[in-house]
Amino acid sequence: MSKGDDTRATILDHATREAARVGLEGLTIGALAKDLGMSKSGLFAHFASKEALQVQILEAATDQFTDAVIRPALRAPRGLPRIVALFERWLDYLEVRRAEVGCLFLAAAIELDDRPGPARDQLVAQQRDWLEFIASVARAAVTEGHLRDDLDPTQLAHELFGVICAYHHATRLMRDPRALERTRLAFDRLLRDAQPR
Amino acid sequence: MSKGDDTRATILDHATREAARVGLEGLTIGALAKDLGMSKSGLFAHFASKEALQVQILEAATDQFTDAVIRPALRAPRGLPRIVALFERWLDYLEVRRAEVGCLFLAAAIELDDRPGPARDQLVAQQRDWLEFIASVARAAVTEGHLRDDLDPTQLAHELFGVICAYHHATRLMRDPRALERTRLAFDRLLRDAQPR
DNA sequence: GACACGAACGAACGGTCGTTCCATTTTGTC
DNA sequence: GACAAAATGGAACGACCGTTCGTTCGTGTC
Repeated sequence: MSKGDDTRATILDHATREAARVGLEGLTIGALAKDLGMSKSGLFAHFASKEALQVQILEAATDQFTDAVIRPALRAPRGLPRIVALFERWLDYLEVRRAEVGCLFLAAAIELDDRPGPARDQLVAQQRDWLEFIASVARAAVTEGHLRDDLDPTQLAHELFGVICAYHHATRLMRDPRALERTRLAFDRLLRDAQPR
Repeated sequence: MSKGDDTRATILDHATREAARVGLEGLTIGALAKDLGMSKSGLFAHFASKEALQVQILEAATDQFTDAVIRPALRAPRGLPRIVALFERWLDYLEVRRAEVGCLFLAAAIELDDRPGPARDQLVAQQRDWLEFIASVARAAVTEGHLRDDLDPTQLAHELFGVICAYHHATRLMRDPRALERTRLAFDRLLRDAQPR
């Protein structure tokens, strides 16, 4: 890895955190450069434009999410355990960022939902992949006989997403100390309704 | 209502829409003025600062939300019907804004969750009131015998919020044509689990 | 007709934005 | 150690930011 790639990675690492805090549009090259002790132009030279920077931030965040959530979840046994693992790692992922910043993907989802362009395309692709991954894990749980065989895996993914959104809102904006507890209750109810009766 | 109050109301009406699109921070006085065919300084004169404008936008949006969702829901009979009415009006509220912009409150929730100040305070108060209103409606439904008497109304409010968040994400970012259908399924499941068995 | 008033304007302020250009320093290769 | 390439810095660009200031316009009151 050359020196350039190295600094580029350092920039993106810091930028993913900052973007989660102030948004992809709220990011400024100048502030980023100051944080990292380099010049605006020196930092900018690593990216063709701010838009390209935003896309690369989303790519870097996707890699981080994969390492922190998807890969560990895949180490859990197929079926119900893997769903639980996925949920727990997802919560961990948010928890790590809770005190400092929010979730970049949720922030970007709001920011980009009516702003067409490569950044939006990148985010939509990532979110689609993620939701489909959840659904595929649920589908496997059906095959294993852990979940109802008339379950709609996509519906479960959709609702699980809502459970996480509510958690983010409760813990980040409302500072609700019972947010985690409520989220586990919602998840339990989701799984209970999905299990064979 | 004097001329000044009239213009101020016009500005806020337009600004609430714009803020839902580009965020409270993404708003600019200049763009707002151009949209309304007036000068920057003329528009700015109605507000002490941009921060004050943001607070007043949130106040105006709260009034709109009350008129569009809370008041109509209160016209439905106590208990289960009122919960359903509340949900339907909430969906309508989002649907009206779906094609054009997103939900200002969800956008602001992400934007302000780590930016202390009067705007954040205003939003937190509004969200707390709204969640407590949902909980109180659910509590009344318990009293009426429509819902399980061991139901936690606050938990129901929390989970209903998640259902709406998932809808917003699915319809706004993902452009999922089945978003509404999935949301009704999630709501049905929420109510089913809350009813006496 | 003189006056006061709120409302809106135009110009300008200092600052920051993303971006460009070019010189300089650092790195990697023979 | 020479030399090309890559990486970074410094200065500047035009555009726009929120905000301030003094002025002008229009309206209603005495």
